[in-house]
Amino acid sequence: MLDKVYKPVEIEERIYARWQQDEVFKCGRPERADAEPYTIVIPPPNVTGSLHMGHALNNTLQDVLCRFERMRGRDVLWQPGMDHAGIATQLVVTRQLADKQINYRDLGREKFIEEVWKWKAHSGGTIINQLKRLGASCDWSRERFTMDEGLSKAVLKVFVDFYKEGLIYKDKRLVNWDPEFQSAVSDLEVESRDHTGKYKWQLGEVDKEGETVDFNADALNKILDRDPNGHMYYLRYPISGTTYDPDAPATYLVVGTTRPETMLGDTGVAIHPDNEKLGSLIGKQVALPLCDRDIPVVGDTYADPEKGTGAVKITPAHDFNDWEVGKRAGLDVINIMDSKGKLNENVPAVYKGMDRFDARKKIISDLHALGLLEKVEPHTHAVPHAQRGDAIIEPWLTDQWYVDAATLAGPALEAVRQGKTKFYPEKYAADYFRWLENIQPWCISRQLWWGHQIPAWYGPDNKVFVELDEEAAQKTANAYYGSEVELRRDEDVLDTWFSSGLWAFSTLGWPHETPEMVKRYYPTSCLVTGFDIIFFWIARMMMQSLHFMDDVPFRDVYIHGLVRDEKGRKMSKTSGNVIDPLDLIDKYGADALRFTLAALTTQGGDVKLNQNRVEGYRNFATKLWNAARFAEMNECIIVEDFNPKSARHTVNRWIAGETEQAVKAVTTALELYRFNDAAGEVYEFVWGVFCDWYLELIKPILNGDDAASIIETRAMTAWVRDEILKLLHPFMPFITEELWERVTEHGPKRKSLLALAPWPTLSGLVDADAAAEIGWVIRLVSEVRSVRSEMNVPAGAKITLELVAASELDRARVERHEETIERMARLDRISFVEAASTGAAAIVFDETTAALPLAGVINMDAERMRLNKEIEKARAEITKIDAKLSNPGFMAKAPEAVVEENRERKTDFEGQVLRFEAALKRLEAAA
RNA sequence: GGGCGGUUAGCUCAGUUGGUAGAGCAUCUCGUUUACACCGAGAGGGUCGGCGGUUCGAGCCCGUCACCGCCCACCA
Repeated sequence: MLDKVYKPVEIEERIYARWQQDEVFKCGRPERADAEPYTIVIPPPNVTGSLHMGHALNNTLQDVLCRFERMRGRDVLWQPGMDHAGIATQLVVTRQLADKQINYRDLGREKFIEEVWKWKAHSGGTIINQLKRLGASCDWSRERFTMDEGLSKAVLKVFVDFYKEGLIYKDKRLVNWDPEFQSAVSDLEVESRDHTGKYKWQLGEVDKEGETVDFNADALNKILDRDPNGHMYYLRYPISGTTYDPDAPATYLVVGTTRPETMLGDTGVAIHPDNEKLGSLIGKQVALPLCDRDIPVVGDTYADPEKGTGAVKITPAHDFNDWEVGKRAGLDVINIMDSKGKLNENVPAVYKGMDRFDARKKIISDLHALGLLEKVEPHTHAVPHAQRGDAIIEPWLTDQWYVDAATLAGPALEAVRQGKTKFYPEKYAADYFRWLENIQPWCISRQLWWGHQIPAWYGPDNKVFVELDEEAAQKTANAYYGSEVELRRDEDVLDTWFSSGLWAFSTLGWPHETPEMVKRYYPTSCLVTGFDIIFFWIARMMMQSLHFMDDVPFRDVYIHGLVRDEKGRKMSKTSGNVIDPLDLIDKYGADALRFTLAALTTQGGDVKLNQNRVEGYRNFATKLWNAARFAEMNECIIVEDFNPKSARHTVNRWIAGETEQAVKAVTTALELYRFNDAAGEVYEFVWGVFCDWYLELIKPILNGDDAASIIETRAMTAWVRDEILKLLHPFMPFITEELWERVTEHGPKRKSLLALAPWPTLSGLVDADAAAEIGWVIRLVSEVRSVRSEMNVPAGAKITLELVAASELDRARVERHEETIERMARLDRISFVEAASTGAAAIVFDETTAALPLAGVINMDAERMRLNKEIEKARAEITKIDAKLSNPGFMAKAPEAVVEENRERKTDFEGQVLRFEAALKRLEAAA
């Protein structure tokens, strides 16, 4: 006998162990050798990670799909694994070492990497266990890691092949440099943040007393200490060959900058060729203050005459736009910083070694001392920050490896345009297009230790040899130089996304092992992920996969939203609004959490997680549990080969049809990735149809003495319950599996695992007559209940229902369901009358008129008000319909079906009004 | 600056080709009916952001405005 309440914690662990033991999640099960494969690769979580709500959502949706397709008979491979997450992981381990007073750089590369592996072995599996608690049905026997030997081989091969095809190259250009990590990062890893300053000062500004307001270096320093950004500084560059005179504007040129320290690297000033005011300066030279050199004034359309002063200082080595201008104008490039963001030897000695922001202060103050600082103004502008680590990014000139992304983007764009890969929701394809159409070379080298080291070796003259391994490189190099030479390996590692971009096929064993795996499970069926990694991951997978596999990595891409808190805020540690999915699992069970996430997942929408929603679905699980308990108590045992079509009792024919409709609705919704619809359909069917009506409707049958009906109803109840368990399994795998097994205990032997049971496919069960009849019974019961409640009839009071001038049909219906109606509406009997008793409360619906004689109970005034309200409501509807039907335009242009529908509704409401009015008249007569 | 999305019941949100506005939670009333109080029955609650247009008919289509959110670009 089932307990009254479902207790998830006691059951989930045991059920999961069973699934694993029985290898339910394994792909390529022998009995499915001929089945169509269905593949999903998990978006590999970082090894550093622990399960957060985003993972819970992401993996719930994948699991729903995988379980659904597995039940539909597909050979499902849900490929799990983890990502080595270069920067994130290196950071974690570096910090751990720092806690032990160890500087990772002192440790050396090899030792450090050993430490990372140790750490990975120790705690890297945390998230995997957490995914299991969620119920994820991954094929864990195939778990992969991006740094595994096999996957690493794939990475090397891709790099080498790309290189040999000219799609990877080394280049010296500006990159986004993170001075804290001392590594390059890609454009995508840079996040702009607005900074707004407060300081304002102007040279020569005079106060009321007519004295010059002093430059307040202290105030400026204070502000700069808090936030070195957010100001625009206007600097005067004296024109060469003149003597600077603060009062003679012809002797200087004013440039504005938010980064004064870069002026030490200026190699020119740009002015728009058509600039009327300043154009004459083009071709002249200005004396760069603080530095002993002259720089040219060049004409370039980049300098917008309307912006700033119209003249732009050009620092090609420290600004992406300036880099381009410098290239066009042939300006020198002076790199003034080292990898830590400190000024290097290319600046005057007094600044050398200073941090970039300290230098900014000193330069401002020095320029002021020379009278060359014209003004400082607060200026809101975006400052690039490293997404990880928060450092302010410095555009810096270095040698890095690049992927020719523009070339690879072509096929990736084409594949989506041709529908070979489809986005759900479709709108995300637009983001994908926009980004790929404007794609820049992808900087893939990182100056880190943790990751795939670039397979490039340098000869004595720095000639590069790219090969799969050192041996091959050595061989090539020896041949090239004609003698044995010493090679030096490139120290850099690859961007993490370079390896995750191969995930869809590297996990299958490409290129070396098991080509049959690749052939069978590639392309994958669907990728489920968040919009935040469309560029990072989806686009790169498309580019890399198409190039090497000659086919798209996935047919469908399902993009889900972000999980936010109930107020719509992003969950973050700093806001303290993070909800730990494991806490929710502990409290409500994995099934409740999963169902909540699925039910809240609308196409394109974020998921605002409200705890009481989870509680509600926990209650739903209990409801299901108790429905099964009811079935158990009533000996509703599975009858083998039970055919729902054979049902004779109306209630049973009705529920069979309802079941078919629910099955179809859920199936369709899942096929369209409409998770909320699927969850909503099954919820409504289980609670609103099966529990609220069917189980109540059959109680009199089960307690009656018609043996044939009892047998049929028990079998039907067991059958519907099982269909429900199947429908619900993708969403709530634990409770459904548990019930399935418990139910089997009492029934005939059958395949014990619901996880492998066939998904229902039903047809031909919808019986219009049964639906009409039970619909009528439900309406009758509902109407009686409603009137009882409104008339304040005590729940315990059994009253009589009078059916007024009942039709043959209604009489027959009452006869068939009398006991049920009486029970559900709490009636002592139902009588057929020609006219309602005096002082009875009227019930009117469809063609039926009924009455509840409530003499003595009924409040005449209340009943009068109720009837008048009903009449008013019906009349309002009639007025609305009349307006339509009397509108010539409507009559002429609306489809006949719509017109007819309105006519019918009007007749219906008119009948209601007449009957309510009659009831009102009787009431008045009785008074 | 460019683009995308949102604005529907107190709250969180559905609403699939234009044709009777929905759910969950919350609220109120009633209930110890033998599956379930993590329950049952009933009820109240919306000028679908504003304005204009198309249409016989608009929550839905078009234009416009307001507010909110996100993405991209932007360091003179």
